[in-house]
Order: sequence, then C-alpha cells, then structure tokens
Amino acid sequence: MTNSTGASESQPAAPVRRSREEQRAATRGRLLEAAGEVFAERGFYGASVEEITERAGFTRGAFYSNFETKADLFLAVLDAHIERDRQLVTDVLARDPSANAFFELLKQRSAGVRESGETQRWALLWAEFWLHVMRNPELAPKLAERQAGVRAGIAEMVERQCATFGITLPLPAEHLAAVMLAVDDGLRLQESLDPTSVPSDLRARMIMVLFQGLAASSRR
Amino acid sequence: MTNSTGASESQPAAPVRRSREEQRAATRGRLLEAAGEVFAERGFYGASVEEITERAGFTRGAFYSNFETKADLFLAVLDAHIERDRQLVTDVLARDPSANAFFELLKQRSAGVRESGETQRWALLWAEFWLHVMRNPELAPKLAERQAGVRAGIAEMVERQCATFGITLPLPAEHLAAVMLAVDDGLRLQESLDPTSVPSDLRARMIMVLFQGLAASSRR
DNA sequence: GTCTATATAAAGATAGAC
DNA sequence: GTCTATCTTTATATAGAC
Repeated sequence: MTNSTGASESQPAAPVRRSREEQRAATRGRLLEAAGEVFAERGFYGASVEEITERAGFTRGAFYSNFETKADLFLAVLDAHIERDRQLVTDVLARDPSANAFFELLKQRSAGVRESGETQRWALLWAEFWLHVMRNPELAPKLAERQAGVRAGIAEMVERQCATFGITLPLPAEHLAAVMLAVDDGLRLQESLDPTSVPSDLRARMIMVLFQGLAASSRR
Repeated sequence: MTNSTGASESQPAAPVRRSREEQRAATRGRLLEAAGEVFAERGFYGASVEEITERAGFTRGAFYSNFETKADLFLAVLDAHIERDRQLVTDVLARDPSANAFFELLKQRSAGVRESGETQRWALLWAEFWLHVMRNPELAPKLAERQAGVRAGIAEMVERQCATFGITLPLPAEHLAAVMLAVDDGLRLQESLDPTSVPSDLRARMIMVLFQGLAASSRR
C-alpha cells in the first residue's frame, strides 16, 4: 500500500510503472478466465481457489494479492461478462442497421447448430450467478441490468424489422422482446435436458406464428 | 441388515413391525422436507448435513442411518418432487376435462399473483438440480422425463382447448406446449430479477396472439 | 508480485454407546 | 434407530521468504 510516487492515476507514467500495471492486468485476466471455466464446471462452492489458480498457472499466493476473497473473484467474473455482453449488443446494433444479423442468428440456432462450448459454459455460469443473486437480493440490479440490455437490443431489432415490413405492433416492442427472449431461454433449458424435445425449426416457426398473430391484431 | 422375519413386503404385517416402518418413513419424510428447504436456501454444497438434520429435529446420526451420502439425499429430494409433479399433472388432467383450470392458472399468474414461497423454493431447487444434471449427464433422463411429463400435460390441455374452439393446429401440440412452457419459464426468470420487466398481463396477451397466429396459419 | 509453509475452520462420514 | 464423540479431509485465508 506504500506508494512512493505522488503521480496521479490518469497521467501517462514511466515505462517501468506501466509495465507493472500491464503485468497486474494480465495476471488478473488469466485468473478471471480460469475462474470462469472452473466456476462453470464445478459451481461456486465446488470450485476451489487452488484449482482456479493452478489452471491460470499460479499458486494461491498470487490470487490473494489480486482479489480479496473467492466471492470477490466470482463477482469480478460476472462483471467481466456483463461488460462483454453490453459491448456485443451495442456493436451488433451499430453494425447491422437492417437487423438481418439478428434473424440470421435465430435461424442458425433454429437450424440446429449445436451450442458451442462457450455458450454452454455461459449457460452454466448464468445459472450460478442467478442462484447467487436469488440468495443475495442486493445484487439483483446488477444481473437485471444486463438482462434489460439484452432485451432492449432485441426490442430495437424488432422495431427495425417491423418498420421494414410495415407492421404496427399492438404492444411495446420491449414486451415482445421479453417474450422472444423467454422463448429462447426456455427452449434452451428443454433442449439441454433432451435435444429431441425441441425440433430444430421450432424457433423460426414460432417467430413466424407470433408475427402473423401480431399482424392479425394490428389489422383490427 | 439382518432381518429375522421371512415375510414378504406386500403382506400386511404385525402392528409392531408396521409401526417401525411408519416411524422410519416419518423420519425419512421429515429429513426430505428439511433437505428441500435447506438445499433451496443454500444450494447443494452450501447446505450442510448438520443444518438439514437439525431443522428436521435430528442429529447427523439419524441421517446416516437413513441415507448413504449427502448426494443420495439430494437425489431422493428430486425423486420426491418428480413423483409429486407427476401425480399433480395426472390429477389435473383427470379432474378437468374441459381444460379450464389450466387457463385459469395462466390467467392468475398473468394477473400478477405473486409466486408463493413454495413456488420460489421449487425454482431454486430446480436450478440446483439442473446444474447437478449438467455436471452429471447420466442423470439427465430423470429430469428430462419430468419435463416431458409437464409438456405432455400442457399438450393435452391445448388439444382439448383446440377441440373446443375448432382450431386445427398447424404443428404438433407437443411442440406448441414446448413453446408455452418456455415462455412461462423464461418470463419467470426475467421477473425474478426485475418484477417490473414483465407486465402482469403479458402471458395472457401472448397466448392470445399465438393462437391468432395459429388460426391464421391453419386457414390457409 | 509471487511462492512456500502454515494456521484455522468446517464439514462429511464413521464407531460405539444406549 | 438415534445420539455423542471422533476421525479425516479439504479449503479458505494468512505470514513470511525471495
């Protein structure tokens, strides 16, 4: 904690100092990545600090100089994922004004493309975080904000698509987005237990049925 | 393990023997109930055998004479819930030929009736079981079978309702049931993090939109 | 900043008394 | 069949060397 230099943090620093910060960030990054894997594989309690640090190529000592506790690390992993997702949503929105990529994504998923290992890992992590939040309600806003971001992204896509096809929605796009997100999450839960329970084209067909119903509603 | 009587299990036994079996069943039941609560509150790892047995009014000794390990108890809790749900589905189907109770249930939920403590507990338990199954794939069929039962129950209700209104489904009722179950589960996940994110009448409205779309499809 | 060694605590499981 | 006492393992977290 003793810092002999009085330099402010925002000021560009001497090479030696920047190198140390980079090193620290690199260590943190490796620990965060390893933690994400082990937490997904074993759960919050099942994951031991030792296994995490070993997988990152360190020992426990290195860990405790970068994080306070295991719970601290757990929340840091969550924050990293939230930031990553937030960036991803805004990127897609900026790069795809016609909202085609969104429906392309849905079609791919509907076509039965098996989830990548990373997607599966994130599903496990998300369940861990959700349980953690349910038991620590003061953390709910953090996870809720991420979910709201995803929902808003979908809503924006839906609005663009509706504009393209001249559909007037009989309800706020945010609410429709909530349903579409729910269908995707809910079907994935069922698929995870039995892949044959959800036919590969069900998402695409349901989206179509949904929009047909909406069009029928708006024509009244 | 030494059993001095050679009587078969199905045969009515002497009072003293039946009493012991009842006592054993009662102990098991209390342990199972307490385990369900503690597993929901703290998770599989977070729950200690001591807290479970204490809540049931016993000590660890009583537990280890009824169950092999903590994991054994965990699976027994799951089995009890599966059996309970199976019974519930068949009961509803038998007692409600017109499928009104099912939609009444949906309407109640849509009307913003807050989940009971038991429902919330079951959601937590279900997440715990799901994670456990994801990490022990050989157990997947057990949970998948329960899910298939719920889905089949919904499908049966949908078919009855369609028969009543003369709707010809453009897809198997099981697939529509999967979507309806997905919407319910998915929306509950969103509600659990932020109750304001899902308006209270969204489920009911979506069901209507869905059936309007289906009717439009079937008229072609 | 990272490692080795260690203190401390908690929990799963067992043995034997009653 | 249940309880008390105990064994053993494992994991978090810390202290001090380098």
